[in-house]
Amino acid sequence: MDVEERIRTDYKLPLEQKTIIHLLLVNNTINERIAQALKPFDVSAQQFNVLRILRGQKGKPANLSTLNERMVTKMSNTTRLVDKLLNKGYVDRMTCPSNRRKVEINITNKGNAALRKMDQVMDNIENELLQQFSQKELQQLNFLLHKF
Amino acid sequence: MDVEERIRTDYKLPLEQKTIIHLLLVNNTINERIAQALKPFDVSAQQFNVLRILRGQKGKPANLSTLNERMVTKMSNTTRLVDKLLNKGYVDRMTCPSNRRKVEINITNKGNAALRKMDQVMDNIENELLQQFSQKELQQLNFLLHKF
DNA sequence: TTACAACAATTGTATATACAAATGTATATC
DNA sequence: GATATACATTTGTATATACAATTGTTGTAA
Repeated sequence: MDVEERIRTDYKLPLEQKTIIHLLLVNNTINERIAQALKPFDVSAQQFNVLRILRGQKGKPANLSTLNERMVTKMSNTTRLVDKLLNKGYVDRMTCPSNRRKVEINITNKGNAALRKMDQVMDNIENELLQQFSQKELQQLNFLLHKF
Repeated sequence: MDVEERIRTDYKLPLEQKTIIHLLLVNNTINERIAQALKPFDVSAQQFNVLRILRGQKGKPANLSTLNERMVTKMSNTTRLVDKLLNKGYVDRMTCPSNRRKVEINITNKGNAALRKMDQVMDNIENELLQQFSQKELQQLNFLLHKF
């Protein structure tokens, strides 16, 4: 049963409930597509997210709490997530010299190269997911999402 | 960092990317609120979802593949999810007499009673999440989500 | 009627996630 | 300078989820 059909099934629901369910379903679609597309790279959506954050740092290292703060789903397993990126050679990690409680995490050249390939795939997914939307509709959607 | 601030941080991103990230962030907010609100009832969002589907059956039993099909996140652990509802006495389960491969799952009176209490809490959350939206905006949002 | 494919659910396993407790480091107070 | 508090990360544990393999049942074709 696809999203549209399921929503139609529930047409009697109050608009509020329908909206929330609709959002959850759409999100699920997006997550599945992203996970599927990243599978060949052997990274999870969260790991991809971390790589993007690190790239955004432009060489400035990020510590764990920064990553945690900026990730989509907050959690306390950032350590283990970074472990996995480390195993793949996509990031490096060292304790911060000025404050040895902190760690400094950087994306490696290998990480950047892999990320560029992922970017292409992600671009395709975005276009695919959003192909039904005009530019004006995208702006509307952003405006509405902004109200949450 | 709240949603708004994070989106603002990324203002340079193309609208497409921003929209996807925005959706993921909003969804995360919703999921967290729901999980938090259901915690006193000791059910996960998925379990709540299943209870609602069963109620919607109006006495007609649902089998596992029906549940699986209608759940927000598709998965193969529906068996174990139903196990948990069974332990709580919220559903009962019997093998289908006409086709012994199938199981028939029903919501119990206890399940219905618990669900009614959860409904109230969920109504509050929905109102809280959507308080910034006019009725017209809700319709717009639904229309746009429908395009996915 | 037997053999085989399709179906429905369950189980096994690896990974992911949430939450709490523990570790190690820095800062403040006496 | 010893003690307590706060900070940043790591570790432990229970639960959740994804995916594949297995079990048991039914339908079908030789």
